[in-house]
Amino acid sequence: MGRGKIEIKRIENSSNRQVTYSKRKNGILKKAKEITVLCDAQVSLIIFGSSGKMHEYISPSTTLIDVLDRYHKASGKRIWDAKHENLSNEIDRVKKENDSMQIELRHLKGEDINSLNYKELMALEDALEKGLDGVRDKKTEVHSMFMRNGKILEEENRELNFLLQQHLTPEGARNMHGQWI
Amino acid sequence: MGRGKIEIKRIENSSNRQVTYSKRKNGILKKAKEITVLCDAQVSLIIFGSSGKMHEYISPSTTLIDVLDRYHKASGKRIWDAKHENLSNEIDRVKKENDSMQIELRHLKGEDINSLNYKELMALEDALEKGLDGVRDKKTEVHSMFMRNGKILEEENRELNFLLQQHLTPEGARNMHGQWI
DNA sequence: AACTATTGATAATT
DNA sequence: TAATTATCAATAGTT
Repeated sequence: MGRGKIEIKRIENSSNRQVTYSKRKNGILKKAKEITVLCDAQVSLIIFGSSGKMHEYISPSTTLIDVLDRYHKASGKRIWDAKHENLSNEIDRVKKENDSMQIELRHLKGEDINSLNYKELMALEDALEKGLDGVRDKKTEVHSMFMRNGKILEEENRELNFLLQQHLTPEGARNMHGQWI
Repeated sequence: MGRGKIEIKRIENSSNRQVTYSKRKNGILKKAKEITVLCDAQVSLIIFGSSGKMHEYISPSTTLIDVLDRYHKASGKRIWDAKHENLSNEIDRVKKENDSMQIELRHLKGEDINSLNYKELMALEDALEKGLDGVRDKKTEVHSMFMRNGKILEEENRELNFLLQQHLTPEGARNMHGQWI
């Protein structure tokens, strides 16, 4: 339905894709509303475009929660339990990640290193030396940048002083006096 | 789009309504699949006809739970109960903690330090020096402990040699010969 | 359920 | 980006 037939495959041109998304999204939302009215249907429609923006339609005679409850009853798929399990798993995963980072951090700060063997201590020392080298290099860089800026400021200062001296010749001084005080 | 224009209002004839429902339901499902493929969209579509039969389409790149999570985040509307929300909040909290540790770790390794100012670099240097001192102390400690153990072993060795020498007196040697060979 | 006349949706164009 | 329009797709009424 358009100026030409199209294959149903991902539209590679991102701007065309966005335009088509917008048109078809409106089309589906309209269809959802129509079937709701025409046929007494209850529809829950949630769409995320690749931009991440969400669009939704829920038939006015119901709610999303109600649809999900009915979904549960009709499909047997447990949404709430599954959600709970997912969350628990993710918490476990993230907390483990957290713990190991915590330990690594403490080690790098020289804490809790009693349990480390000589080889591990050497590796840690290497890592710290490398980090220290990097930080000292950057520090030097920042410092010299600062000094350079300082030099530039000094030069500007000298120049301004020079200009000021010029203005402070007797006639210049009188002129400025009249303007500024 | 049919033999005649229709008003969008409830179809009173129940059998016509059922037929139209079936046709349009297929149409919407098709459209949902198409926008998913064409536009990289993620769609969750659940339809209940007046007979109560359910039909659904979830884009294969996602899950209903994922869509509902994103729905929750995008709309702010509560879907999950308070218990789930607590878990979600904890995940967010732990993830944030994770991120900041990640950053700290990278900094200690001398990575991503371009954005730091001189004062921060000095603090980082201090922390690294402190850590390095700790690690080196511990390394020395472990090393000397190893040496001490070595000494102890040496002493034990000497003692064993001494005992062995005793056994290697002629009578002892003969005795051992009989026992060990 | 299959068929088609017709409307509706939309791809390409402006 | 939004409007237009030629064309294709969906479907209402029919068989």
